[in-house]
Amino acid sequence: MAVTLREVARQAGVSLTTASRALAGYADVAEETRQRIQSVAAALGYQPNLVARRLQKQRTDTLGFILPTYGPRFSDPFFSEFLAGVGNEANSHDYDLLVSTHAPDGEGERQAYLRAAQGGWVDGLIVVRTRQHDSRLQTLKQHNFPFVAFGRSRDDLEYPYVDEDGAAGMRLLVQHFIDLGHRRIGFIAPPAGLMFGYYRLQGYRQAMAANNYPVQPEWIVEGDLTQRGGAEVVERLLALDPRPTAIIGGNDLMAIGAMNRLQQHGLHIGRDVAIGGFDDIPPAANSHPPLTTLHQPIYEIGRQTCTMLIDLLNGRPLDDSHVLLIPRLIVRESSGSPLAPERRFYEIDVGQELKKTT
Amino acid sequence: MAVTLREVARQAGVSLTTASRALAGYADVAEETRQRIQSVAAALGYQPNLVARRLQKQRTDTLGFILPTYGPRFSDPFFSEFLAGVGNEANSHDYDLLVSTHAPDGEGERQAYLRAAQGGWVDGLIVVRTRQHDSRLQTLKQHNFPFVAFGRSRDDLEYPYVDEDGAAGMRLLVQHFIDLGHRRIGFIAPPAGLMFGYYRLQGYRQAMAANNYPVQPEWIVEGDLTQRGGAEVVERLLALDPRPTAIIGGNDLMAIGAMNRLQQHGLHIGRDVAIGGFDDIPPAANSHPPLTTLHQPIYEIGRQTCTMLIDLLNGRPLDDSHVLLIPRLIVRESSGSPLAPERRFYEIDVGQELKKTT
DNA sequence: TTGAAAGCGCTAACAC
DNA sequence: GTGTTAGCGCTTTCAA
Repeated sequence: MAVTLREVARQAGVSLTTASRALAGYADVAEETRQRIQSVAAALGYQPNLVARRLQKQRTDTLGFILPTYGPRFSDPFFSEFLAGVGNEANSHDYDLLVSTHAPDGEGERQAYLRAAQGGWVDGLIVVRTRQHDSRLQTLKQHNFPFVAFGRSRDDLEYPYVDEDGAAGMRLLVQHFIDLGHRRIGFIAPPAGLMFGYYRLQGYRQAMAANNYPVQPEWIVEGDLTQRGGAEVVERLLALDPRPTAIIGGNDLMAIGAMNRLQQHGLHIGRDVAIGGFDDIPPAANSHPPLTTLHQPIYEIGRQTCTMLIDLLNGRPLDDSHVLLIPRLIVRESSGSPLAPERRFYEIDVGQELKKTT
Repeated sequence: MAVTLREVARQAGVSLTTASRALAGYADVAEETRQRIQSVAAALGYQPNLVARRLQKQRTDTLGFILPTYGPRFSDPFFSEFLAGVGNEANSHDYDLLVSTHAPDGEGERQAYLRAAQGGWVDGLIVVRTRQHDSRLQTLKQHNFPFVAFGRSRDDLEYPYVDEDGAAGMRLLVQHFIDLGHRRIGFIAPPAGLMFGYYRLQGYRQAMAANNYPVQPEWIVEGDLTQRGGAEVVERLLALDPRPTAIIGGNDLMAIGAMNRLQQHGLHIGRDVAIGGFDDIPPAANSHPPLTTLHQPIYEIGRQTCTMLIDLLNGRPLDDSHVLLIPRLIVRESSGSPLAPERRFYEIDVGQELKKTT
């Protein structure tokens, strides 16, 4: 059994209270007494029992984070980086981080959040990968439990969040391709229902509309966010006639998967087809060819989300409870060069033809 | 404030004790009483306060896991997958998972482990990425705190672990390249000090020695496990004359980084140079070309590590406290075809020449 | 079958 | 300055 405060007090010849206050750094303990208590504590290797302390203080100094795991082969660089950001920030404020895993959606997930909220086990929660209608947010809000989300929601709920401006980011990327002469731009959308995918898809549509370029429904396919998924669904875009001259992945992982698959079909990325992604995960810079994408400072987002939650828990007013970060466009080789004039002409022709058939 | 057991008891018109026992499912409560208590609890949305329970029970039903974070741009697919395995397994046994982050090495890290162990906040710890001389293991062992590690150590310590047989795996890969006719095989080693890197490097040396192929010291360079790192240090191998005809990354990330960089130099992977990795992370199958590598079931390892720890905590004897998993060789395109005979001849020539100059 | 009481290890009013 | 006392919310002997 670990050494308790009572034992320290006994050996130092003081009361429990005095020992407690000495170690907590209160001013009303004689310097000499404090010295003695501290040295006894050190000698005994005393470590306060956090559970007891937390029961007494009615706060756990622990943040909760429920990782949405999508099955065994779960490996999203996004989460490890986000987690590192949250974890390091929590650390530096002396908060612990309790991580649970749970499959997204379903009643079980809601229960998990409820338990976390009501069990008194964590002071606040971090919610990630918000959905259009997110029962987690509703539940927490309803129980008035403190949380900060990474991501917005379409429900009419007021809550603090950090989010990327996915639509604005995507508009940058689409415009970039349009400026290079592309007009038939395919889009591998994240699963419907995920909020970030919604905004990214919206940005794509907005940019196309702003240029008066119609979007054919079949240019938009949906992937499961994984590299494998990107590779699979890009086949459907490849099969189109005429096929898109540029393809945007709703996240980098899918973009990279798509790129690899297209290469296996003998296409030259950047010349035969331009590719863009979203996230700027580390592999994006090192893929072959390097991927044009939108940079999202995930680590920073993790930190900021965590900071907001800690501020919230400590009753500090938030400077801004709705943080929206604009992703930065990173142009790399996968966008290729501008389409050659003659080819561009051809594109436009085809575009008009398409329009007619619509 | 959340509803307490006392409140449930009051409303059900029973004592605190009875309420507690009814909800805990003890047999010595009248069925009728139990019904009443349960319905009151449900109506009030009672959730037991876990902190109080844990203080009383002197166990937290929480596992600890300290993530070694190496700075902001931390994103190792390994960890998210391992974490998912651990988390899901913990979940299914009703354990929580407390995740901390800490930079590896240094006294601070040791203290973090000590605090976790002594603070009574977690029942046991999972230690990952063991080092040749690992103060974490020593500290925990010394304080007799339950833990299971993913990885062995060179210190003379008896503790339960799950580990890959990195040497055996690497021997498979090296032999594969040797069988294809390669003789000058470069190796991008993981940072010295990390146990898994030690075994992988050892396997490389063993396989070369078993074939009586000398290893030039400059064939071995050290990378930082990242894709970027792999790309950077492969330059040193590329600069060698004669340069290696095959290059093995100490992990997939570095192998992929190296592969991309070599391609940027105009080399054709598989023909001009063969590449192999280790881990079989998801991107490996989808890289361009797909990467020959050693499959390591990280999710399973996470689960198994977690199971072992839980067994340990519950006093169940471990079937086997030293689990060693043999990675499976996955041959993909990056290994290329066998070297053509004439080229192979040339290789051997050069090898002998090298030997002479040694 | 139920309840009273003790106590897990700690903190914090409140007295002295 | 220091000690006494009363909990935090729960589980668990032990009596009734």
